[in-house]
Amino acid sequence: MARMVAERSDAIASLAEVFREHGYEGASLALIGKATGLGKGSLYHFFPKGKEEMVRAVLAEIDQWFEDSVYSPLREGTDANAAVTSMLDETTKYFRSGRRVCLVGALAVANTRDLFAQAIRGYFIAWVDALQSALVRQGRDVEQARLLSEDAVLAIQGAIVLSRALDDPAVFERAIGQLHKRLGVEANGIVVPATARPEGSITPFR
Amino acid sequence: MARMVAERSDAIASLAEVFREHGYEGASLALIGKATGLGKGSLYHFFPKGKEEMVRAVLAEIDQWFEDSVYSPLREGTDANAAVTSMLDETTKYFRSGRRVCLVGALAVANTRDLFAQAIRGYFIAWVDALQSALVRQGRDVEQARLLSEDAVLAIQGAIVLSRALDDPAVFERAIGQLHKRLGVEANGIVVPATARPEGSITPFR
DNA sequence: GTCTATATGGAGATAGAC
DNA sequence: GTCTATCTCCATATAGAC
Repeated sequence: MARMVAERSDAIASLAEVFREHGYEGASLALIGKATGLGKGSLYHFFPKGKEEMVRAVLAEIDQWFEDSVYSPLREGTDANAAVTSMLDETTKYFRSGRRVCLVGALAVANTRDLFAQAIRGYFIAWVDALQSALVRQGRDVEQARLLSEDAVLAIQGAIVLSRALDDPAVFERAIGQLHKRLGVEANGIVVPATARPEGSITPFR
Repeated sequence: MARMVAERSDAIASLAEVFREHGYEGASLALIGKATGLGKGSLYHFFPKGKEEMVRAVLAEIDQWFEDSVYSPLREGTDANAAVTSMLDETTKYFRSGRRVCLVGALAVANTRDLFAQAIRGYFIAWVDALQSALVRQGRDVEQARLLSEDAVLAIQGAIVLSRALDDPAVFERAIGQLHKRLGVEANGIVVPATARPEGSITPFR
């Protein structure tokens, strides 16, 4: 195994991928060593507290990425619709249409939940809050924006689960399509008037 | 450890709970023994192939429960709206408003996905198909029913993830409330006219 | 059918040479 | 910083007495 990383930060991306693919318990030090190209010696040099510290470092990096690429534009973008569209696009790329697991979501469901409770909670609260802020700037009232934000974030998590279960990325992409409508934006960024939204066009009951 | 179970089937419910709470890898034989009141000897007597066989037995039982309590009513209920409402109610009780994990969903995200791929896939396909059938009998067209069904099942999975992440069952319950609207039924079973659905009542953009 | 004892492997983590 | 060797523990699984 040739030397390829000599800095702690260089290992984070590989670590993230191993934990996503194998989960916290499933990611053994052997696996981690293979993925990062680091021996146990180096691993414990960089992360003295072992796996727990590695996951914390990964979660911090994930948080930073979402802050820069998603939350911040949602909160501060001058064009709220563009920010929402961008969130949907970035999310699709990031999760690779459901082929890639959300580590935070996975940890939330696993038995390790308590260990990382704060980070997990922070991640989702920041997401929902930021989205809500964009929806309010779209002109929605606060309560409706809250409901919609929660609903959108949860739909993305569910889309990952279902698309993996069915092994079909199209499931994820359809879910994102639904969110475009529900959040009042189209894939190209054009706003859909509320009166014309297809979701309301169900056939009447008999 | 006093004798309390003497039949394989008596252990399944306890097994299901351990796997839900600790995941496949996290559920050690020691934990399983405690939960079921069975020693390793008995465990391997009932499940010669070990944990994998235990999970398969649990998945079969889960499938049976959903078939009887959810899928079958959705497919064959004379009142489609009542069946949909019942699904939402039963689901809320079953997952304890998100306090209880969906084992199938958890397995779909975990690294053990491939091992149980068939069962995972079957569970979700049956759910989406059954719900679609009820929505078609509500009078919706097939395509729209398909989209909505997929969306509803995925929302339930996402609601579990998010409500656990925020440690707040109200998140799950609000998601179910949204589904009542989206699926055209109210909590009490009364149909909401499409023209009056609050989801369409967002304020216009500026 | 249930128990205890045991085999065997791999886990996380540490020590100390280089 | 990185390596190898090693410690200790607990995992799954098996064997055989009762």
